[in-house]
Parts: sequence; structure tokens; C-alpha cells
Amino acid sequence: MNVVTRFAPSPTGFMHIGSVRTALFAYLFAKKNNGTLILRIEDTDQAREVEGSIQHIQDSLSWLGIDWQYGPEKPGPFGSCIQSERMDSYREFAKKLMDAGHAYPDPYTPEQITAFRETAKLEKRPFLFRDHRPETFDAWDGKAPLRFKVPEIKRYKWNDAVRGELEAGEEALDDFILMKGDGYPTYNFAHIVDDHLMGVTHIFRADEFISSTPRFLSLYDALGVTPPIFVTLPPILRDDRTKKLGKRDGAKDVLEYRTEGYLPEAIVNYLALIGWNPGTDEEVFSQEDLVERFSIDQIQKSGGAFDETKLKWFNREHILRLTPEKFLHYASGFLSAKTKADLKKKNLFEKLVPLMRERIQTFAELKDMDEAGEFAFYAETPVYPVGGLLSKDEPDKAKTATRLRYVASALSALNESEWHEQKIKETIWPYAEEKGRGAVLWPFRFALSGRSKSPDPFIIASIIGKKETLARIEDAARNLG
RNA sequence: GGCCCCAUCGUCUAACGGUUAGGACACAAGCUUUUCAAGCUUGGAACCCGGGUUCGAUUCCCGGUGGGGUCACCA
Repeated sequence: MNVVTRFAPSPTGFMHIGSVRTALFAYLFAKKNNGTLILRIEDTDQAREVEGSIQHIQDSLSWLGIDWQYGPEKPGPFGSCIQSERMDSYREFAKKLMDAGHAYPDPYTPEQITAFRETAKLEKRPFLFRDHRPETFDAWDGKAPLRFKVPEIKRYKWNDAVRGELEAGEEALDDFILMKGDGYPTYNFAHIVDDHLMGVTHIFRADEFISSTPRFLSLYDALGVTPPIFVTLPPILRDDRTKKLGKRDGAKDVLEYRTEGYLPEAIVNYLALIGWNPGTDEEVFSQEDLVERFSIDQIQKSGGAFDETKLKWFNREHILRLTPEKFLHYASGFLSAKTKADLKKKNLFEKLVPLMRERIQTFAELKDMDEAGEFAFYAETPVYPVGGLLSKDEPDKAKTATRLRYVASALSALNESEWHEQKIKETIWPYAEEKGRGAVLWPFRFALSGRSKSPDPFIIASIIGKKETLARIEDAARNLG
């Protein structure tokens, strides 16, 4: 089968984690099967439309590496991928239904409908548009709301690729609106027409649509169209599991994760594992791995919570896998211009990659570290209180100065080719063992960094170089008197 | 409330009738080459409840409970 999937957001704002996951699964499945992914914009509710959303949605998907064959700027053989530009199709199908006796113009005003609903509410029963259907009706003028004349109130059973046999009943069926008073189709109608016209074979959707499936099915029946395969995804819950993740309660714009220093591959990796698993213990995947392994029958039925802590762990795993060049590229976006310039001037930027990499989970942490001055001492001689050099083990100034002078003289014996972390460590270690690690290593490290918390002295020394290392140590010893 | 869906450690999950119920995140302790990270080792931690079916149920069936969803001229 030639697979065609679609992701069909409404342009009502940004994309959150939940909608991204739906898009991702549709993408993975299409890609895996050399199929087609259509990005369809469902903009039939003018009131809710938010300016710029279409671009924002595309930016989000692109950032995540999710690409599509047909979209807002790439019409398909079926025409535009934006519903507001497909009005002719909806009118045509509406007319077809009307002519076949499956639809009729709504004779009531919105006020009357509201009154019906109020009555139902007072009688504590759900409002369904059933016994309000007029005996006879005029031809459709194309302006009045058009209602579907549901052929039969019955129980529907269908098969879902994830959930298996599902059923829902008559309670969901009534003469629902096909075309609204403003001339636009409803979602219920438009998505069915489009999926049909676009040849969609698999609908990846959230599970909130299960309960309205009987409506869709009754419409497919009336249209004489075979429904696509439903692939219903489990919900993503808030981290407290109290409800489905949604824009209303805190779900944020997925692009915010970019600002916060997350890698798109980490987001994709983590999201793929909420509601799907490869059937093995492996967890860290590249996008290519995911495409290769993805399959519908490993999709989960039950909902899963979105846990940002685990996302951070995935982010770290992917940061660890970045090439130094890529790491630097991302890091550049989070370091101050001054820090970058200082480090580059002394040729230290590349040397710091392993150090930076092992200390962060998100790139935003690099920004925090930078602002806290945790990189400044590499390029600039640190200024610090002399007392900081004294360790708990060795509070005596004169003795600390002696230790430092010994370290300096031992290191000065090394030539440039020996100036690397391992050799520096070997040179100092026996002395540190003899005099007490704290008594030697603490002042050594503090002399180089001027900070009570920093990477170890050997790595710092190897980064800033022999000359600078000796200068800093001698300076420290001199200040101690 | 009616209807629908779901149910394994705190969280994400493995198991497709027989396992000491596995892994990962998180957490705790210990180790490690001063500190901060990282790393390593170890540890605690789950089959929602009740009935069936079966030689045997976490697994299959039914009921309950709990959670989620849905009842628009929104999608």
C-alpha cells in the first residue's frame, strides 16, 4: 500500500509537545514506508485563527527535522493544503449530500438552538439534534448552516490499528453541522472530504476523537467512501498525571525548548518513547534509527506523563554525541560575546568543549555558567582573596606557599610536548600523596581558577598552558609571602 | 451525569499463561585523583481490587474501583 499520512493542525497558536508527538508518529510511519506526509492547515474557524501560526507551525516542525511532501507552500495534485483555499470542494460535497438527501439546511436561528440546548440541560439530558429535524425543507441556498441527516442512529464498531476493536454508540450521533453559517465547513465535515480527496490512508490522531468516530463513520457511509485506517495515539499527560497535556494548562510552545538549549533530536527521541517503544531496552536513538524501527504495533494504548527531567537526560545523551563542531555551534548561541571573543583570542574555545560538554544537560546551563564567571578564568588571570588558597588540610600560609613553589618547579621541568593532563598529574601526584592531597591540590587548583568550585587543576593547567600555569602559581605563592 | 478509552516501581516502559517481574529516568548510599560536576558500584521501589477460566494467571473473561477523554455553527 502506498502510505499517505497527514498532520492537520489548526493555526490557533503554537505547537505543544502533544501535537508534536502526533506529527512525529505520522512522519515516522510515512518515512518508514516511503510514503507521503501532508501538512494540512485546518483554518475553518476564523475566530480562533492566530496570525503567524502557519509559519510558526512550519518552523517548529522544521526545527525538529520533520518534513512533509505537501503543505501550505507546496500544493499537491489535490490542490491546496490550506482548508480555507479548498472551499469549492466542501461546497461540492455538501451539494452532493444535499442532492442525495443526506443533508438539509438548518431552519433554526442560533438563538433557537441555544434554547433547545438550555431545555436539554434543565432536563439533565445531553443535547442532541435529532427530533428537531424538519419534515420538509427548501433547497440549500449555500448560506444557511447545513446539517447532516444522519441515516441511522446505531452503534458503530470499527477497528483501530492501536486499540483494536472499538465501538461507540448512538449517543454520539445526531444531525451535526456540516457547513457553518459563515460558509466554512466544520471540522467533522472538512477533514473527511480532505482525507478522501488527498488519498490519506492512515490517520494518526489523539484519542479525544474516539468518541466522535461514529459521526465520521456515518458520514463516510453517506458519502460511500471507505474510511482510512485509524491510528489512535495514547494521550500525553501532564507530569502530575492529573490531566491531558494541553495549551491551557502549561504546555509550552515546543520552540521554547530551543531557547532553553534543548536539541531537536533529544525532543524527538524522548517524544517517540512516550507511547511507543522499540521492543528492546535501547533508549537513545537518532532520527534515522527511529524511522527504521518505528511500527504501529509497538504503539502503546495507555497514556504517559511528560517528564521534563527525563527529557533533560535525553538532551545530555544527545549533547554527548554531538561532534565538537556542532557542539561549538550550539554553544556559541548561549555564551556572551565577550566570553567567546576572549576564549577565541587565546585559542581556548575548542579546548573547552570536553569540559563544557560533560557539565551540562541543556545549553542554557552554559549561559548560567558563563554569567557566573565559570569560563572567565581560562582566558584571564583570576583575581581572588589570598586566603582562598588555604585548604582545610593546610591553613598555614608559609607552608602553602612552599607547596605551590614545589609544584611550580616540578612543572617547569616539563617541556611543551609533555604538557598534557596526564603528564601533569603524574608529575604532581607523588608530592600530593606525600604532603596531603588537600594541602597541595587545593592551593594548586585555586591558584589557577581563583574559585572554590572548578574542574581539577590538571585539566585547567593543560588548557591554559605551561607559561600561564607557572605564572599563576608563582604569583599565588608570592602573595602568600 | 450518559457514553468511550485506559490500568506493571514516583515516572517512561519490557513481559505476548510458567521469570528471583527486566531496563531507563529520578531517588539513596558507597567509591573515585582536593572542590563542583561527571563516572563507577550497590540499594530501596510495581503487577489497582474481587470473581471466574486454567494444572498454573501480571498476562484471557466478567464486575468493581481509579484515572483520562467526550458530549459546539472548536478543532
